[in-house]
Amino acid sequence: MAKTGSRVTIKDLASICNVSTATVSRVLNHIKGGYSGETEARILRAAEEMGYAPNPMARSLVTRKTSLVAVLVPDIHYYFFQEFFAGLEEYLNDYGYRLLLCNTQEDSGQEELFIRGLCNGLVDGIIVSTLNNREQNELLVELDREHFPIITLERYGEDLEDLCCVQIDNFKTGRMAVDYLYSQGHRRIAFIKGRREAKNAEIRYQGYLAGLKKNGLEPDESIVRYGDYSFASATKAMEELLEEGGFTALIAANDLMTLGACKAITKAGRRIPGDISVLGLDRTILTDTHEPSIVAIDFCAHEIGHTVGKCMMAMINNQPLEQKVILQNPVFHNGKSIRLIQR
Amino acid sequence: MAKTGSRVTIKDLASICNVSTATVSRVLNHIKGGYSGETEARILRAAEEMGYAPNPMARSLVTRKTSLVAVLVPDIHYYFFQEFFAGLEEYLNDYGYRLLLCNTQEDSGQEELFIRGLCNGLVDGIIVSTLNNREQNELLVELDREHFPIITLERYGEDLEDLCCVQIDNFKTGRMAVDYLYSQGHRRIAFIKGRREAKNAEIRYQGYLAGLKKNGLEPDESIVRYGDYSFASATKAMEELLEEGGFTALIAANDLMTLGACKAITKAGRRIPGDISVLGLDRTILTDTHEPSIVAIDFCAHEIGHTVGKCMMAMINNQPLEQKVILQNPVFHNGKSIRLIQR
DNA sequence: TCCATTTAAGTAAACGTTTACTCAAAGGAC
DNA sequence: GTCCTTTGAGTAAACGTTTACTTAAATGGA
Repeated sequence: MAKTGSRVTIKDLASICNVSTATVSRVLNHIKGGYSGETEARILRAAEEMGYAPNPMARSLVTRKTSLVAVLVPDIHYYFFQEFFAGLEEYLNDYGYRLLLCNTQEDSGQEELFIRGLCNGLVDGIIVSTLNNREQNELLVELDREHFPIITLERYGEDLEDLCCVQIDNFKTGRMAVDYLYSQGHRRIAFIKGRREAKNAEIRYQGYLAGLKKNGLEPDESIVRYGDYSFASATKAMEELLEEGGFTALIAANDLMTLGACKAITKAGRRIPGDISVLGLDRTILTDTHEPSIVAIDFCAHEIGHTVGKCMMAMINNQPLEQKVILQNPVFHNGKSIRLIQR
Repeated sequence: MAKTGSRVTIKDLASICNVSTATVSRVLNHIKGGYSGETEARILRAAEEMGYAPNPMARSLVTRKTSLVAVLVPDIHYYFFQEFFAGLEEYLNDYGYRLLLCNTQEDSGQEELFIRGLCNGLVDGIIVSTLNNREQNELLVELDREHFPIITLERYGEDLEDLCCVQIDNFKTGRMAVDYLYSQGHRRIAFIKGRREAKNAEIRYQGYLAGLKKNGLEPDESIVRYGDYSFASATKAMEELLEEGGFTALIAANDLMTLGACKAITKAGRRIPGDISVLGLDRTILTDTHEPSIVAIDFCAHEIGHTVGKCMMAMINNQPLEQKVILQNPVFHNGKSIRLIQR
């Protein structure tokens, strides 16, 4: 039976098989030529029998590749990331890559520490999905210039010019939401925005405004509120809106806020969708399992994970990154990757 | 400004400071003695100026420590893991450790591959939180015997004897659930179990039975159903139960099933908790945000993460593992770590 | 002053791989 | 038979650290 935590090295194999470590290495790495079929079989058999497993550190030291990719997230609790991780990990695993999880807890200092600690040989690439931060952008751009693979997810800013930025089409999302509700007969559509500092939240709102305009509706600030992406903030916002009145539908900028708003609506004795139609941006399991069922626009976190993984592997392998151009503009377009989920 | 993706090594520092690499290493690692204060300052300043960062691979190669811990989960989508990861990562980070995320997708073959690939130098320890699997247990025990740090979460089996097993007090959880509902006046309490193969699900059920007995209630198989921890399975189970009737309260074995059951109840026009009281085992954000609000027992995933992290650090540092004894029996006891959450 | 101890280093091996380079033997073309 | 090419290896350096061992100078005690 093969040993596990074994200390058997390439040298052991070499001496047992009466060959040099170079030959063993060539055989084990399936490098063409440099050994006969007989030698190959002998080495392979010995490796199998002794339960040889290469030491990743030693290998990495010379190849300068670690088969590790780090992903930085501001708060692991967002359900979006769960699906994102699944997709990302799935993709990377197919290439023998492993995922390093870094939860920065929205702490920008922590974040920079993470990045500096990781970029120096521990990982082959870093995926950054955190709040914007001017100073940090500099660091990212600098690393990118040194050809260290960096991919940002949902970051916005002119100073990120040369970076590979994977972005959700927040604008279209907001517009689609209005389109959908308009098509259902709604003419007065309230909106709960995301946090003030979040660029993507702002873009979703711009999409909403564009949607109104496109459908000939007048924007009305009195039925728009800020939230902070949290459940409670949306409940509060919705309570205010209900007092204000004058709308038949609501768009909430993320999943938690969608549920928070629903709570306020139900508490107020109004029915969904009878009295008020609710449409959530960002479909997750939270919106999936909600009763009454609600319509949500899917950002396809799992697919985004795949896409990011694909870009990362391309960058690591110095392959031309076709996606780059597309990704700098919003990645996910209508029919293909944004879908309306209605249960 | 400090360089980032830099290639500056300890040798560079040594030659610039006119010292040997040994001295640089000693200074940088704050090893007592072996250099003067002046030399120390000179080296530290040079390191700072040149933006030196140690190469983790080179270091790991000689120290045989990587500051990496892997965690294997069957399905990353369980919300429990999100809080667990947060707690675990938080704890490990304080010790300079990073978390490697391995989603095995319930594939036992995948799992073994992961473990074998990781244990040979990539990580300093592995946390296994996956379904039971006899053959795999052997591998785990073998690694443990070789003093490779292994911790299992929610695994059960006599063949795991010497392993460090962190377990939830599933039995007590089930019993407490009944106690609570009994105290609210319920005398007929239905139960939706977890998947047949899951040992912990069975234990929760045993706890439920014990709770009934303790309170002088007769168990009744007709108001017990199997689910598979999924939303849909509980909806289906609940539909059956509602047809059956004869109960005023329900316990569901996890968060998703709690919500699934609620859906069926609401759909059937019954009110929660007016007509049927629902108590969920495993409080997560899913149960937190549910309308109407439901009672749930908190497994304290975040704290479990901390505990597991603590055990792991102890094992890695060869410290006496006091927790071990406690952990082999259920870890989390009543007042301290299991709490009733009612919003 | 002499010896023992402490201080402040340096030397070099080791960790386990990969890989550029070398080299001898064999094979093939003529 | 000679020369060139291919095959099947081996040698040794390199990757960037850590660390056991050595060493020379300084310090201190008597």
